[in-house]
Amino acid sequence: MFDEIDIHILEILQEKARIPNAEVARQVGMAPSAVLERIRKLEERGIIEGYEVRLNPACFHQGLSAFVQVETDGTDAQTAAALAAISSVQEVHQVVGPDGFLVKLRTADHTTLAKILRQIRPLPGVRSIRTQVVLETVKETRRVDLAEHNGNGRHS
Amino acid sequence: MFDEIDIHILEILQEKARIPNAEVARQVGMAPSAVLERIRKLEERGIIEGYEVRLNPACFHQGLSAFVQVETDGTDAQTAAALAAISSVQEVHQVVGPDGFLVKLRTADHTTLAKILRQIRPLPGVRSIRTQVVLETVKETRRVDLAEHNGNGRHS
DNA sequence: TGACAATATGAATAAAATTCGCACCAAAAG
DNA sequence: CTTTTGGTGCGAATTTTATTCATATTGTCA
Repeated sequence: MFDEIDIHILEILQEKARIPNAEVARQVGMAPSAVLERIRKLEERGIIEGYEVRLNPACFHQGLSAFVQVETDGTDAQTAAALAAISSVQEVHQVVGPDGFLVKLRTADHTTLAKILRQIRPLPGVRSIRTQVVLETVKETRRVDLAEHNGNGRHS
Repeated sequence: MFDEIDIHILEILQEKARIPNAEVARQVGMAPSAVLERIRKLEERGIIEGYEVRLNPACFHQGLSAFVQVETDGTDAQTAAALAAISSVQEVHQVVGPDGFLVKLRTADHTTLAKILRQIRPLPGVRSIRTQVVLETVKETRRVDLAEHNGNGRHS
């Protein structure tokens, strides 16, 4: 699907996605046009899904994170859609087992959190919810460990 | 901290972070140099934390997500560090209540997941763990709802 | 070996990034 | 009521990058 040069390019972009293509080319030791071509193909193949800016949540009244375990009674698709529609909801995962969904939230404070929870409880299919408020986030990344695909792959 | 133009710029970058600055300038109707200046200040102030490439996890043997509730007995800082050091671990949150940490994982398959779990259980301070395997992820975003800061702020 | 597909290169051109002097505006100071 | 000052936008000039394309190069397979 991709070779070491692709991995190298992805590692660079994973670090700083907005650096110029010419700089990437220098770092991998190839012509800019060749690197551009590779990046385009990675995008076409869906390996690169997009580029994002990482914002400081605290600057946008989003300092409080929480996880909500939502136990449902079967109406899963609708419930999921309703949960996903809430703008404070950042993630909705359907999990194996009794708790139907695991929802990740981001809000300004406890008051707003309470408001969202009052909004989730009466949703169709929701039997009960259990909330876990985050005190401190120790790690939060979305990086993929590309070293494992490189050849010098050490594992976790 | 920032005005409507900043918000507009951030909205554009949140959508497609790798588009040229000149294009951003066109969309907000300002000179490229002015937009560049604003973006730099947003970076300096820590409002913009960085730029990332979003990769397709399935392409990197990371198709399986799971959440692990880790109950600890007080040795929190060390436990957190040990959890965060595991490369499959994408997030470590210290939560309020009996379950000390909530950990988000990404692995290739059930076998690898089992391996990671066997790795977590004997960590210092870990009393018990409870794992929730993700069947399907319905929503997964990190976007900040900037509309609320814009003036036309509708809420969740 | 020869054909083919994929990919790299380097030059040429268009576009973008970056710098910087100047203008403008608003708020604080005189 | 002026003057000063800090912040910001503008546009021209320059450097750097993106993009295209014709031309090699490489590797595979029949």
